[in-house]
Amino acid sequence: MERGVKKTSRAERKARRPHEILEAAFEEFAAKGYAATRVEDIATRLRITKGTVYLYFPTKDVLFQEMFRHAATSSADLSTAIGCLRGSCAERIRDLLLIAYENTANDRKTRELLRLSVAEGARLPEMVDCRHELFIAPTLAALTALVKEGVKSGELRQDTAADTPDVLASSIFQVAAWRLMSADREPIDGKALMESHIDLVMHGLVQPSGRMA
Amino acid sequence: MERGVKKTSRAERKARRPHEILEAAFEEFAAKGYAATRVEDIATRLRITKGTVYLYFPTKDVLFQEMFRHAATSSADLSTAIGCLRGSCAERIRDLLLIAYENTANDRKTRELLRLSVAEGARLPEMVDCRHELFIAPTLAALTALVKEGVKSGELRQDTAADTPDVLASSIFQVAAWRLMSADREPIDGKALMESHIDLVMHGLVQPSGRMA
Amino acid sequence: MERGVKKTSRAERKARRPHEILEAAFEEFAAKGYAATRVEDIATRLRITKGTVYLYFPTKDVLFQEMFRHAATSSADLSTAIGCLRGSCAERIRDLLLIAYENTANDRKTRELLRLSVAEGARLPEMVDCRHELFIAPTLAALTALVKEGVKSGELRQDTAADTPDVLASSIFQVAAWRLMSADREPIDGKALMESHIDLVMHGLVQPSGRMA
Amino acid sequence: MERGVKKTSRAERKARRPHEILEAAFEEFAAKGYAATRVEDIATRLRITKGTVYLYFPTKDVLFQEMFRHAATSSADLSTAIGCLRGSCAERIRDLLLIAYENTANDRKTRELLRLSVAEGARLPEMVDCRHELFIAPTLAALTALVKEGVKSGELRQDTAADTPDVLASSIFQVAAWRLMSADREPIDGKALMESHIDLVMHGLVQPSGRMA
DNA sequence: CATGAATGAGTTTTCATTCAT
DNA sequence: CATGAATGAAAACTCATTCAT
Repeated sequence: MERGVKKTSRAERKARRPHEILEAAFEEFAAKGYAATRVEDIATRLRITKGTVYLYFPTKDVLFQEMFRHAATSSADLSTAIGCLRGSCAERIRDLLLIAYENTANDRKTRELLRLSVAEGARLPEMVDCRHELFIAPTLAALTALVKEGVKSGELRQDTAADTPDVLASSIFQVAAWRLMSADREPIDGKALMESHIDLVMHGLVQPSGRMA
Repeated sequence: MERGVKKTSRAERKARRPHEILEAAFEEFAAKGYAATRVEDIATRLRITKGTVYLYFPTKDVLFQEMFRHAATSSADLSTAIGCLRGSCAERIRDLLLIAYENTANDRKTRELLRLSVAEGARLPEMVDCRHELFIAPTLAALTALVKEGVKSGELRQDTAADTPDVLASSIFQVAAWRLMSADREPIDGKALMESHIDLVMHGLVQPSGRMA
Repeated sequence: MERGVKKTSRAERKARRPHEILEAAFEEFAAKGYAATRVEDIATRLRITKGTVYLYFPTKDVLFQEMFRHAATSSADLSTAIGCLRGSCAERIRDLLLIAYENTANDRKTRELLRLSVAEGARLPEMVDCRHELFIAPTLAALTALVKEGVKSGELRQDTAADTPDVLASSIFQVAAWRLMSADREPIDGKALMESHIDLVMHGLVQPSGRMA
Repeated sequence: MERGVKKTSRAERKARRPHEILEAAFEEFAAKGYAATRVEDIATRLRITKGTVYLYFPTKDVLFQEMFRHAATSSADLSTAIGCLRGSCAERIRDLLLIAYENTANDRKTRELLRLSVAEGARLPEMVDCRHELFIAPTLAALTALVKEGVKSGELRQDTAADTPDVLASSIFQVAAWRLMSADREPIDGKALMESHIDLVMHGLVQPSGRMA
């Protein structure tokens, strides 16, 4: 009962509660969706009771929205990673796509946010916007900048694709969608698929000799 | 009682009911998800009462599953289209991708089935398998065959991408995901994006001269 | 299609309908009770539809009551049997009790009416009165007359029992109650029990020698 | 907030709730039968709401079964009474039958359990078995033992009735059945009828002198 | 007459939310 | 702070009854 014994004092516990609840809410909402999740399920996961959840969040709806925001911001460390890219444009694009892949399709948390965005998107547009601002927009901006730079320097082709560089990221969605639907029943090698995709968009499928002729 | 007045006789009405209900169920379930949709909403959409819905489907759950199967099969006419492809391998791949795009990302019905697969997929694996068999599998099979043929004839590069031809279809998912999330608030030109993607994967982003050196 | 071929003409069928429905209603109500029986169950038993039942009976409630009355009157042929009794008073009492047993505890129909009287009796007092008039009252009247006659002639003891001759019939209820509850899972030899009971009430359990002393 | 005002604290209330609900359920189910009783009726009787009932019992069906078990066990104090019998065999049999009468036919609770057993017996065989074990079996066992003892000591006749001593208890069922059906509209003097019955089975209806000849 | 599609009032059950302890 | 008993509004599902054919 001395102070040193309890690693988590009451005060600490209290301070952590909202965070814990948001984490538990994430798990439950992601697994069952908004409507099918009961506030009590979330509480039970933390071995507390419904009432306690309502001490920190006024309604289920607010809890859901804060959970989403919390989950989204807590895993959004793309920008720092983007700043560290080095090498040729092609190399940096490649690395950027791999980073985006790791953060979007390969990270369970971000992937489940995508699921929620798709499932409840019509109900809560802010959710989608939130995801967009934090994940999509920075990645696209970086991609656009990189392609532009590469075209300017002559490293990359000046082509229709240069205008919509987001297509470069398409396979990320493919892997994410696959994982969300198959629920790990048929796992795919996402990284290998990403590498294939990058190789493909970099060098094309058609024989270059054909183009030379 | 004159002939012209009542176009729909009792028998006709009855014959159409299951179909009507499945259509209405599709709209409601797609818009709000399984749990948040009330059977009464589906009924009201048809100006009938809950009871009538239960005359044709024993439970909400069965209604959902039959709705999914119905919606999936009613829009699956890919295989016939696939059989009509003509031209070089590259051309046929291009056309195939555009067809798949039209059927998956651009068709509201199929797109909403994707949403349901993502949203309720964990709950109902058969749904996902159903979608896979009807949409994904045939497309991938056709793509694989085309790439193999192209590589053999020398038209296409023998490369890593040839082993996982499904990456060719990745942008379809991207467009679909985008549309599902933005709910038409920020429409994108899917066809243009598809064209860009096809152009990209066909000819590559990197300057061919660079590869020659 | 000739007249002779159809054994049951349409008219005959029609005339029999109410009777058939009442019989079917008896089976269903007896098996499940009033509230748990659906009008459709009754119709299905006759391979007709609900609507047809309502053609003959305005409500479920009326159907129930008429079913009860019909079932009760159709099996009430006690009085004729009572008139045929012959022999000494003791013999006639014995035979009367055996007849009453056959008609009340051993006859499925009458037994089920007892079940309904007990189950729904509070709801429908007329039912009970109906049963009483048709079964109980005549039997008791006959019993009373027989006991009175026997006492007068000196064949039977003048005792308290002579005042409430209905106790003579008590084991009928016992067998009936047993059968209603055990639902044939533990059949009992009702006739043997009745014989025992009759023997008992006739000659007593206590050693007569004890009384002589 | 003074002590005297709130006799029932929250904890007390909660501890009593299951018991209260079972009692209320007994009243409602006994009065209207399983199917015709609404969970809300049970709640209203306690001035609480449906929801509260479901806090303690998961379904109406479970509530019914637990109610039955509760009511059956709460009124089963036969065995102690049976142990206190004194006097000659005939006296003890007499007293035993009167006790059984008090507990079965004359006790409203037990009588209503008989009604439920008859009414819903086909649906729930365990109910009947439960009643049998708690009421019928011990009484019959005691009766059998007493008759056997009496026959051995010569106090009682060795006769057919000695083999099926349950007929001794038959009038209990008669009184119970009568009360269940007449619903107190035509009250009978159960005790007098029991006394008559006991007298009858003890000494017989037929003149003993007749037997001596 | 007979049908069975349709209705709508009712019943069981669930769950977000409140609040006394 | 935390609890969990209680509520009440809602949702799934049922069924007696009606009525157009």
